Amino acid sequence: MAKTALNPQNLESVATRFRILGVPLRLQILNELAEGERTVSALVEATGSTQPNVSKHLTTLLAHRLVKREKRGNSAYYSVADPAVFELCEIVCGNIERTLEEERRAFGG
Amino acid sequence: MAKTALNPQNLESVATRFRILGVPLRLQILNELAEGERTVSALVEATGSTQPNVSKHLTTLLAHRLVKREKRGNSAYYSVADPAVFELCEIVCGNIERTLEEERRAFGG
DNA sequence: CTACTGTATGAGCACATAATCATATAGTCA
DNA sequence: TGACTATATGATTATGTGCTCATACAGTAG
Repeated sequence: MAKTALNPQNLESVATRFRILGVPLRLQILNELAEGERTVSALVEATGSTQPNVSKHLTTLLAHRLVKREKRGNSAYYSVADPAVFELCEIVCGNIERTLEEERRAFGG
Repeated sequence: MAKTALNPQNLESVATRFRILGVPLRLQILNELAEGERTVSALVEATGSTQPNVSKHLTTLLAHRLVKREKRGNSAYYSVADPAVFELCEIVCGNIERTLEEERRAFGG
């Protein structure tokens, strides 16, 4: 399963997914959406970024199906499409933790 | 746990990890290393890329502790440092699968 | 209609980086 | 020593993209 997970056809798709997640602001947006659906303006305030910037990242996330959009009234409500992204983040965090731990051991911290 | 996984200090580190994995050739290299340790030349042949290019990506992967290096004789043997990366790939693949499935449903494929 | 709010989008800039080429370094063997 | 193999690295180019600004579009209220 793991061996065939990265066949050539998937390589590009998988890499693209990772690249989408490789932008701090996008992670911040997803992290905020983890609490529930949010409007663009709410995300602008939460992240401290600009409206066009947040909107563009949301467009990217939407295009790659990482979030869903629902227009109600004058606002656009975004929410996480597949909660599996948070598993990814947790694994990466654990990964980083182990790396730091290793460094502490190596340098006798 | 998941909520605090992406605190500001971690945001950049996590994003960086994802960015490292966001390059097809690097995924290809890691996928090859999943079978066991490999020399640079072996990876060059397996991936079809050039020696300097593979070497540089290995340097990047090494700098971020995703692989380990061991010099023996004239060669450098690389291996995966943290197998957790393959969990990531599997989750992403599952993610993509679900997305495709959804599209099939949506378009009545 | 106008005025206002919320969101999306096109143009331009700035920066990061993947790929290539040439070359340097390191190890082995004669 | 010199010749050969294996790997790493510096310079350069090319491309992608995150950010900002201005502006367009959409919805609501008066």
